Amino acid sequence: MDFLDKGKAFEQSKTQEEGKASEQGKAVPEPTIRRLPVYHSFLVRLKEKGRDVVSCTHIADDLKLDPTQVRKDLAFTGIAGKPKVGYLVNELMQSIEHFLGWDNVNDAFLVGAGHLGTALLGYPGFATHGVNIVAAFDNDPIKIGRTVHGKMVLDVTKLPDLVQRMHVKIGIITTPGQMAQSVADLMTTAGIIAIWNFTTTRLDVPEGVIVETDQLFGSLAILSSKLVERIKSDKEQCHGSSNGEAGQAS
Amino acid sequence: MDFLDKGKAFEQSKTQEEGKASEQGKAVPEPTIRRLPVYHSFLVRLKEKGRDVVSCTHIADDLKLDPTQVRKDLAFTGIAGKPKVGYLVNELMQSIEHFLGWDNVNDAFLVGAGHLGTALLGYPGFATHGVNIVAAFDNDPIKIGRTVHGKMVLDVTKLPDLVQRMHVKIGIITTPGQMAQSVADLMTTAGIIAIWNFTTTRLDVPEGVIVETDQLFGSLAILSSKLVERIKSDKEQCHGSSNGEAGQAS
DNA sequence: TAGATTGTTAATCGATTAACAATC
DNA sequence: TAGATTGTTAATCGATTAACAATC
Repeated sequence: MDFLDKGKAFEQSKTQEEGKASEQGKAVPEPTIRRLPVYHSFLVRLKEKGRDVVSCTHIADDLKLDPTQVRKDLAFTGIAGKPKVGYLVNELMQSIEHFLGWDNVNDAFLVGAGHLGTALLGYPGFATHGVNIVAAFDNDPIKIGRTVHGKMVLDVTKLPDLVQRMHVKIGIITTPGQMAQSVADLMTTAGIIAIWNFTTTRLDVPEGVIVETDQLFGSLAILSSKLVERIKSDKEQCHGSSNGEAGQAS
Repeated sequence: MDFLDKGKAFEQSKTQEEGKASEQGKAVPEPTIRRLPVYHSFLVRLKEKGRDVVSCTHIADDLKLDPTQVRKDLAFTGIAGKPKVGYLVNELMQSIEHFLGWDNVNDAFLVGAGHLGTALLGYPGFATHGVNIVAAFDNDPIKIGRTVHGKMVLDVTKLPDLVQRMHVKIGIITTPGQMAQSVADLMTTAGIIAIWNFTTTRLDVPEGVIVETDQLFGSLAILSSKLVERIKSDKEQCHGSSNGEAGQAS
């Protein structure tokens, strides 16, 4: 058990020079950042259809959001619209891409060439979203030396040296959860400053290192809790009149 | 202590199983639902270490959360702790599993046997999280008939019939985005009532159908926007190393 | 112009955090 | 008991939504 006094120590990191996130000194809300890719993908589809102007009303209508919320979200990226007209689709896309750093692609190393790692290595479109996975690493001799979707799988012990030589800044962890912390240690020691974590393990990293954990099971939890509610209310309706009609699947 | 309080306490203990929150009309906040799997996976690790009792303070400490928040979150699942002691690890795990419906596994069909679909088909642990993928579907003749991680890949045109015959309730979409809507239509027409969507397309579904879209790029957006901030502030430190006060003009 | 839309300020709503009473 | 912890109510904080002025 570690009873660190870190609990209070993390308050100090608040005063860190956040830079003026947008024009004003306010931090951009996380919900806003999560919605930006949704707008972006909508804009991509819109562009494919040949549209070159779009209004917040239109976006909000299609995505079932509040128009004011869309307007505020977009404003955080620094874009300026034209009253009566809206936004230029191209300009808006670029504004989002720039805000998220997607126009300045960073190389990334992936550790854990299992099912999920393989899927990410073959996922098209990361390059247009700021991340370019250049190589994979594993500790399984069977996997090492193989190529997955055109990318080499290397011995994980070679990671630190390569991180330093190639100045790689992003690490992706798709190992089993038990190894996640030691992989994170290896990465941060070598100089990785941003970790995209696909395990359920909470990672302890040095101050300043960015960790984002993709919550696959969080998404599943929303789905299944809604399903529980739905099934429960279906049963309640059923109970009212007739009994034993529906097959009781254990 | 007057006897009115006792009466109240008695009334509450009777409806414990159903959970007072859901029964009394209060919706469980989505952030709470997303945190439940995090608690659950922490409890799994705790159990492996042989612990059988845990307090909110302990959980909050380890996951860097507020103890009160943890206590409230757990209360939504209907669990009751013991003052001075905490919660029984097993009981708490089961309480979360039950709330999320993970103890009542539902069969699911997956459409789109590409990289991501393949990864999900091979993902261990879905069965302990309420979802059992029983078969995959695709429209690519090369993929149809093959077996992926022990699961058959069938022609997508056979989906409606099988959904009806097997009473499958959950559909998972891992196709390219362009096909997502038509796959969703196929699913809902056949009787699927919950869709786990891994594309960036917003799905239109009949009322009552549950849709949960996993936001992979939302997670990436958080990571990359933080990285942009970090790199920006690193550069600022480098450039104007001996800059005076708040002379920053814009 | 008239009307649709942006941009901003104010009000509302909900989640988080704090305070404190109850409990064993 | 004393003290740690639960459970609940109140206060705070932040995001969403509403209202409205500015704009072309």
